[in-house]
Amino acid sequence: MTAATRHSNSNGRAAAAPRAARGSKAYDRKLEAILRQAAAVFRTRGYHQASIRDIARATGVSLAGLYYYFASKEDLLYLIQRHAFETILAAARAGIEGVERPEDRLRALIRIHLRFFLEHPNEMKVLTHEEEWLSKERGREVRTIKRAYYQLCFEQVEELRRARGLAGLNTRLAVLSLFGMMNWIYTWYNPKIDPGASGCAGAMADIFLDGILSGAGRPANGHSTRKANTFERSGAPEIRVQN
Amino acid sequence: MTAATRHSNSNGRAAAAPRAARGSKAYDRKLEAILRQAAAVFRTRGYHQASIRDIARATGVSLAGLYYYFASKEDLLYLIQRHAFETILAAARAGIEGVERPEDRLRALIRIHLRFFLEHPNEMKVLTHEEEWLSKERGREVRTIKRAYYQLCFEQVEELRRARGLAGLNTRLAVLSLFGMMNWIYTWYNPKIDPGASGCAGAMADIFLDGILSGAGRPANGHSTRKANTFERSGAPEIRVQN
DNA sequence: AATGTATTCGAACGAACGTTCGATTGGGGA
DNA sequence: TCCCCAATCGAACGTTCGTTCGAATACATT
Repeated sequence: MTAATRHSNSNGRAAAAPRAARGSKAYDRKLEAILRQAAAVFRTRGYHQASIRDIARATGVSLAGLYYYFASKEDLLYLIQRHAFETILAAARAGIEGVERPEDRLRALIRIHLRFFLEHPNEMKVLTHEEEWLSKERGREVRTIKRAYYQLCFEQVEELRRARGLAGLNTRLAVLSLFGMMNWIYTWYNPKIDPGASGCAGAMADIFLDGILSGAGRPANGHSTRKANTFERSGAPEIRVQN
Repeated sequence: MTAATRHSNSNGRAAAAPRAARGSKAYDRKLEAILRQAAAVFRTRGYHQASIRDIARATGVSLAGLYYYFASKEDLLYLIQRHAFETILAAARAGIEGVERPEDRLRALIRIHLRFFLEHPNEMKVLTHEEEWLSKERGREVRTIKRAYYQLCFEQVEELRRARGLAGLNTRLAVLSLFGMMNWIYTWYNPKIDPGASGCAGAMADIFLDGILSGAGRPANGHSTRKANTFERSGAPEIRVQN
């Protein structure tokens, strides 16, 4: 048992729950500011490498003072992730409301996702890069929101698949590929040379939608045999490490 | 200056370069085994969270004994990354040699990439997830190999773009989207329910190739206006954090 | 058997970490 | 003005970290 995980339930604080629900407006505003700054620190230094002292420096709050706003470093990560996921999920749901065609709903989801990514790069990097460090219960809670978000996207693609009779489409694989396209953007996006969020969203939506829609009549194994594939060797050798 | 970065050039070791080039076959074999095990530890615990003591436990080598094979923790990360990148770059170059059509070369690159990913998940997660922790010079060296790998892929897409007259295609964005699709796989791949490397590669290649090839005659801003986009609002408001 | 070099290790060092504790401040209601 | 409680902080604790050092062992060549 490390010093970090040791819990003293006999401390003098009233109602010994870690991080009591303190209600004031000023409290909420300051907590949000701390979450924002902490996300920036986590983004550049990484969750584990970043120290609470770094966050104290970034926020101007003293080391001990921070613990008035969150119970532990892990709690801080949890608050950032939950906050960001809830926000983007709500934005996504609002964004497809009243949009008729599944194709347009998908385009909307892509645009919202990328816009959120480029407007909140700190939170999104933390979301995609520091998934695995929450405790069992906290991890489950965050994953539940994430799953709902994934599901929202999945439904649109599945609807499209049914409507267009795309028998050979693996919807799960397609959706996860789409998320890959979008989420990877934090590794390369450069505002000086790349289009804005709408431009990127349009380009990715074109690739993805044309990619899955032109596959009608493709065999169910999910990969093209329409063209002679002169490269294909049936039993390609394992890629050897070294040399 | 931390204990970790302190360098004693007055130690008793001959030829005080950190990690001298020790030549024996047994040395090389053991170093490779250490790199393999260390990649596994880094994958599950993360580079910063993983301790040299974890790696000592995983390899069976004592804590101090490990430093006979690498000069520092960062050196260890560097060796893993360089080794993995050089291997996959060589495999990619070999894999497209003699393949005529750029489309087939791209399919080959995708298949090789995914196969390497699924056969060496530890190394690939370290490669994609722990990019930023190398020193300036080491980071530059690894990025040089990565750049060559990216360039190899870029050239195929660019060639395809020229051959098919895809005026509206943003090659950089397309290639980086493709890498996103492929590299994201480590976050979701489940061998129990997902197709093997060839199946995934075929599906992704279909999405990507059909996606960019069906864009012929599209306007140069890179996103579709062929269909009435009933969703598009020109000045959509910023996504607000919280409610 | 003797020698020299390659390899391995136990033990320790100093720094940095997350967290806690007791004390102090500050501002709004009595 | 006094009081209460929310908010804040300096200082410290115990642990873990990366790294080093000197000694011990293994091994190939004489």
